[in-house]
Amino acid sequence: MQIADTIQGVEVCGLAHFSLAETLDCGQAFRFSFQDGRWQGIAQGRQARLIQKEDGFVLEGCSLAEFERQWRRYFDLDRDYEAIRQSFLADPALAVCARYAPGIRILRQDAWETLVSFIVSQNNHVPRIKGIIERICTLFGEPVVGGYAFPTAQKLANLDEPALEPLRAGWRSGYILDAARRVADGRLPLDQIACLPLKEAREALMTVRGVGPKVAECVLLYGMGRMEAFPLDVWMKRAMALLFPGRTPEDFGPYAGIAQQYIFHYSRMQKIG
DNA sequence: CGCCAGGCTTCTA
DNA sequence: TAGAAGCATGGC
Repeated sequence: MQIADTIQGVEVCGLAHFSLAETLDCGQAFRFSFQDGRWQGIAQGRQARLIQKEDGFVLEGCSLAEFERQWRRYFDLDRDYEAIRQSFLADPALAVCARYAPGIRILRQDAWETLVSFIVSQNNHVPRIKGIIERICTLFGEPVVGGYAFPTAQKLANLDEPALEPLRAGWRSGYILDAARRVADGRLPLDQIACLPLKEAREALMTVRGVGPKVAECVLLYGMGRMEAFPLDVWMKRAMALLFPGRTPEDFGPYAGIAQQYIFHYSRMQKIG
């Protein structure tokens, strides 16, 4: 991987496979969109404008310092995805999925934002999930260049259900408030939970109302960098039954979560089941 | 215009 | 302890 500080911004190249489209639109993040030839979105209070290149991407208008401070970790650039992907090719069924969208990466998103996002995701369509999350930001987040940051837990913890009514989030509003209050008052220390053994971390997250096994697993994988986490939603359950009968998440090893993302994306695009 | 959505809680046997 | 209903809302 090479990193260059250019007039345009920071250019990252030399990546074996890296796809903004596959990474930003594979169901792990909800605040990025593609318009005018570039991906843009806001993460950790900063706007990113990204252009796909042959073997990497450009972060437009980004300084090297900001890249190092934030985006290098966000895009998980120091992990050797190609080596991990190659190891998946030994399994014929997994190879099909890993070859389908080889440019997928797991983003290392903010744990709090991920928690709320996947609470919102339950029994919901992606377009509506995106809409609710955007309303959370525009109504309660701080304005930043290019839009609004995701609001802090403290900010939401001071609200009540009537105040959340404009979100049109349905019964999930109560769940969001419970999560916010637990994070704000220290009952749910996300940065500490991120370091716990997987089982204990799951149990801690599931103390939040509306957080079950699936949402907890998504927070661990997308918001806590726990690559061994393996979310099982309806698509994954169908795919597992069909493509990997008898296999358990543990069978996929320490990077099971990355395998999961290949399988999930493949099964959604192919509409398995 | 119904159907159903990257589920979870609650209720029932 | 397993299985199903109910849940608020709105894309499609």
